[in-house]
Order: sequence, then structure tokens, then C-alpha cells
Amino acid sequence: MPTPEKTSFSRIVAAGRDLLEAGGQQGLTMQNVAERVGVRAPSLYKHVGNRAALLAAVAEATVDDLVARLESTDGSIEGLARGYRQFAQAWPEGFRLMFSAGAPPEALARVAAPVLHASRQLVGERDALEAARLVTAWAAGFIKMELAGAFRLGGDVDRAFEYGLVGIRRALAGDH
Amino acid sequence: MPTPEKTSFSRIVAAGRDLLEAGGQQGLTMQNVAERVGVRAPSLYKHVGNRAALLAAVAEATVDDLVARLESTDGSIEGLARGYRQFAQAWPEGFRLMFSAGAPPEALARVAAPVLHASRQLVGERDALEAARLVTAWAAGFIKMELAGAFRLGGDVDRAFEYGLVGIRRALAGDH
DNA sequence: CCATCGTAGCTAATTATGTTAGCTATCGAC
DNA sequence: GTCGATAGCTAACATAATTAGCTACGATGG
Repeated sequence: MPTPEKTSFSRIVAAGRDLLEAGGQQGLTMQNVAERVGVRAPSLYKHVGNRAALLAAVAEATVDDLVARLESTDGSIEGLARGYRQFAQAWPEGFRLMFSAGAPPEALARVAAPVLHASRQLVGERDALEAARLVTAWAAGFIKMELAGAFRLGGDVDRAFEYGLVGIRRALAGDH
Repeated sequence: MPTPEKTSFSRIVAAGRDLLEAGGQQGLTMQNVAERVGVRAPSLYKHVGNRAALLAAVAEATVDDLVARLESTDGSIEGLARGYRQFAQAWPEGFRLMFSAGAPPEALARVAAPVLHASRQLVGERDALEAARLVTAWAAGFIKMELAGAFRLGGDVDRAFEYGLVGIRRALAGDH
């Protein structure tokens, strides 16, 4: 190595995640990241390519965490859905980024795997993909609406989530 | 009025919508909007406040169109969901904006109304709000994943949508 | 032990964009 | 016909991303 490295790719990504949660995508500027890791902004380009690549890396790191969170559940539809939601509440900006920014498709596939597995158990091989898409769409949609503040019309959001979960199970129950 | 107006709020919003669909949020710059309506960028501020306000106005106009589209359906869960999806495919960027940008909560409520009505018919007053949230979350989630290209793992997306629709109806059927 | 080479970081500069300040010209009201 | 309000304009500024080119340091090979 030349001049001793004052930072590294992984530190930069970590700083990016912090800033993202603290100030949204707007707060994640190259300047802010640089300041946080202790270099000047142009030096980041020795490690990162550009801001879009950094966002993608942040998204991918977030996916990794989400996958770990899902793997720590009991693998049931309910467990996965609740884990999904808890993760989104803990890392709301990262969760948003996963879908908006160019998260590598490969990464999204990793998130899908546990849901696909659970669906296969429930409805069999033939409809597993469609069932997984039903579950994932509902969970992702619910959570994003919750994060977007679209549930301001009163009612208990937790209750709505559990109600939906019961409905989703019923949707898949009488199937195969 | 002073100096004859060369543009107007509604023209600016219309230009914003065009640019949004053509080039995403990135393509919607004040410069581009100004050029399209035939003035210089700073003149836009005589009509619009700032870019965020313009995005909000574009979002609201999009909501208006969506509501009109939904009101032209038969009002069933299936009709609403398909209308929702068709609208999103016709105006993908506007659809995305509706949730991401600061769409006025009042506007989102207007979209919710037809779904709420259909849900009430199906499950009764007590659970109508929860049921509507189930339907809306699934549809919005499905469509956003479709737009995000999250369905690259093979399978027929249309079939998955119809499968989901059957499931959602079953979820609400055995309820009340 | 020294010469060399590759590279992380730096400063300076460029570009793009949003936004503000201040001027001007024109239209409607009196 | 004069006057006031204001849409649009040019010029300027702030912030951000990014590029160009330099520098210094440390690993490596003689």
C-alpha cells in the first residue's frame, strides 16, 4: 500500500448507512461521508466509484442485515413478516433504499429465498412463486405505506398488520 | 396582471409530469421545466415556491388522475386492483412519486376511499379499515415490486397478480 | 540501504443545479 | 395618462458531484 490508508471501503459504507438513517438520502452527501471517515471528498473516489455505487453498496449491506434478521426467525410466514417489519422500523431509510436505489437484483433474490421456502411448505411447489409474491408484496406494501405515513386515517396500525397476516394465511390455506 | 403571463402553474405542473415520465425525478429539473414552458428557470419561482412544492403538485395531479381511473371501474376489489395496476404501468414515475415525495396526506385519503368502500361491502363496517389496508398494501406492494424489476426470477407476472387477487378475495371472504 | 513505483490523499477547478437579489417592462385600475 | 403591482429577466451565490494533476509515503527489489 502507498500512503497509509486513512479509511476503507467498508468504513465508507458504514458511514453512509449512518448518514442515511440520520438524514435520509439527502443527508448522504460525499462531503458528509468524507468528513465522517476523516478524508476529503475527492479521496472517496479512490474507494468507491461514485455516489450511485455507494448507494448501491449501502443497499446491499442493508440487504445482508435483513437476510440475517429473517434467518433468525422461525421461518413461518408470520415470523418472516414480523421480522421484515421490525427491520424496516429499525432501519427505515435503508429499507426504502433497498427498493428505490439500484439494489443488485441478486441481493433482492436473497431476501426472497426464505419467503419462497415458507411458501413452498404451505402451497406446494407449483404455486410457491406466486404465493411468495403475494406474501412479499403485501408485507413490503404495508411497511412502505406505514413508513410513508399513509396510515394517518386512524385505526391501530399494529392491529391492521396482524389482521393482514391472518388474511394472508387464509389466502394461502385453502389453496393447493 | 402585469407583464402578460407566458406560463402558468398548471402548465408548469403538466411540464413536470411529462419530464418526470420521460426522465424520472432526475430529469425533472427546474431548468428543464422552464425550457419546456418557455421561460427562464428563476421565473418559475413566481409560480411554484420551489422544486419540492412542484414535486408535491405533480404528485397531487397524479393522484387526481388515479382517483378518476379508479372511479371508472366497477368498484369491485378486482376491478380496483387492476385499474390501480394499469395506471401504474401507464404512469410509472408518477406512481412512484405518489408515495416517495410529500404527497399531501389528504390526497392519499382520496385514493383510499374507493377501496374502503369496496372493503366495507365485503367485510362490514367493523373491519373495513383493516381490510382496505390489506388490499391496498398488497396491490401497492405488488406494483412497486413490478416497477422496481423485482420480479426477474421468472414466472408469469400477470399470473402472479391474478393469483394474488384470488388470494386477497379469499382472505376477506371467510371473515366477518 | 537505497532507488523506484504504485497509489491514497490532497488542492484546485469544472459542471450542474437550486435558489435569491434586484431590475425592467407591461397591464389593469384610477 | 399615470401609477402600482408583478412576471420575467440577468447576474450572482451556494451546494454538490466529480475530474485533473500533484505529492508524499511505504512496500519492493536490487
